[in-house]
Amino acid sequence: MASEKKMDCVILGLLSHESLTGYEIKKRMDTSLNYFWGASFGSIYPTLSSMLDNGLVTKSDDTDSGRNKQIYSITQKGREYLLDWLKRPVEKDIMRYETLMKIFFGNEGGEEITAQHINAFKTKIQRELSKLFCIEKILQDCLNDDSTHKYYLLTVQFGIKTYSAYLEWCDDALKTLSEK
Amino acid sequence: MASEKKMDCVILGLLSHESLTGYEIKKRMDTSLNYFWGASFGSIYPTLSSMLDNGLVTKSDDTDSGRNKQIYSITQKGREYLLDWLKRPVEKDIMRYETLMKIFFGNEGGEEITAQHINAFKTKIQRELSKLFCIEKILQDCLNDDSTHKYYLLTVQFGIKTYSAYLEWCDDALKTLSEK
DNA sequence: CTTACCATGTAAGGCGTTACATGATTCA
DNA sequence: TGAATCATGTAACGCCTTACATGGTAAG
Repeated sequence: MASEKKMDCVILGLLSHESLTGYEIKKRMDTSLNYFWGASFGSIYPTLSSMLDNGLVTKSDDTDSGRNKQIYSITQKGREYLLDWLKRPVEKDIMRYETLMKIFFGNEGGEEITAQHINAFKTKIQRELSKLFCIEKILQDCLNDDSTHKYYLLTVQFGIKTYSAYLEWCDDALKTLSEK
Repeated sequence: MASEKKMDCVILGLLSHESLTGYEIKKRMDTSLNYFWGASFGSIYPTLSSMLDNGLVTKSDDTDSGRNKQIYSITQKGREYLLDWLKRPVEKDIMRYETLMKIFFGNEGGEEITAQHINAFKTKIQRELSKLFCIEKILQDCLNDDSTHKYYLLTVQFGIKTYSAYLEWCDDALKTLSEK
């Protein structure tokens, strides 16, 4: 019943659209996927190796660039594996917000500390939100260039909706906090 | 730089309000904290043991109940440890939404599969949201009984705000999906 | 010429889950 | 009397991060 490792699936998902190096996969994780998924090199490279062994991807050396790049591409088997995962229902969505934990236990620290955490959260979210608005604009402009863009846009809009809600909550919460 | 384990802090936070058994701690995690944190028995009991060794909690046997309960209480040292953590800035808030990943890669599976995931998500969130509304009502009614309740209410309202935003997104997303 | 970025990988170890093991009590 | 819940714990193992280790290239 081994809680299936999702790393394979994220990587295959990225490769389903274009061939990439491990380094590029990491970059995608840190940008496009960053607010709902993440991964380190220490998990990306070993996963790529094992997927190569299992025939889910192929590897080709890129010597052109002068750099020693390993470019990975998805195979037919990999595409089937990905589709199979896509069809299955979601196992779990996880949220681990340390911020909320600090607020939940805020009574121990008091109002001021709690307000500081809310303000720090607000600042962080505002920054993220403006990034998302930029991405939304870019995606909307090239929506018809590629059928994947519609799906990317959906997740960006999810981020915009939720981050906007977070900001509303921050203001309400600061008000509630200061009330007697 | 050991990415500080938060399990201690959650447990200490719960114990800062009332003495509890490991089993009761698990229940709190599954109800009050469940939408922004989680833990299994396999992590709760060992953490309690190590905190006992470190003098952050004390243990007392409850023989009254007929059951063999181990009731844990926070110590002064534990309270200081908790406060110290509360004062420090948040390290990271993590979101790992498999649902969003399936949607991000939705182009590979197609519209119908994606719509199914959105609908399943919507149903789950609706259920969670109505639970949160109940809790909100209860907390509002006994807001002045205990100073901790204000903080609990803040997190519940966070949940309500974000889940409501999720639902709005679901409807928008289903519309966007079906559009050409 | 040196800083930032590109690029790949390994090793150790932390954290936490799942599954296993056990048994008492409550309630229908 | 059997199912659900209360109650505690361990063992194995999976997953992923951090830190380490190495070296090339682009740009200022």
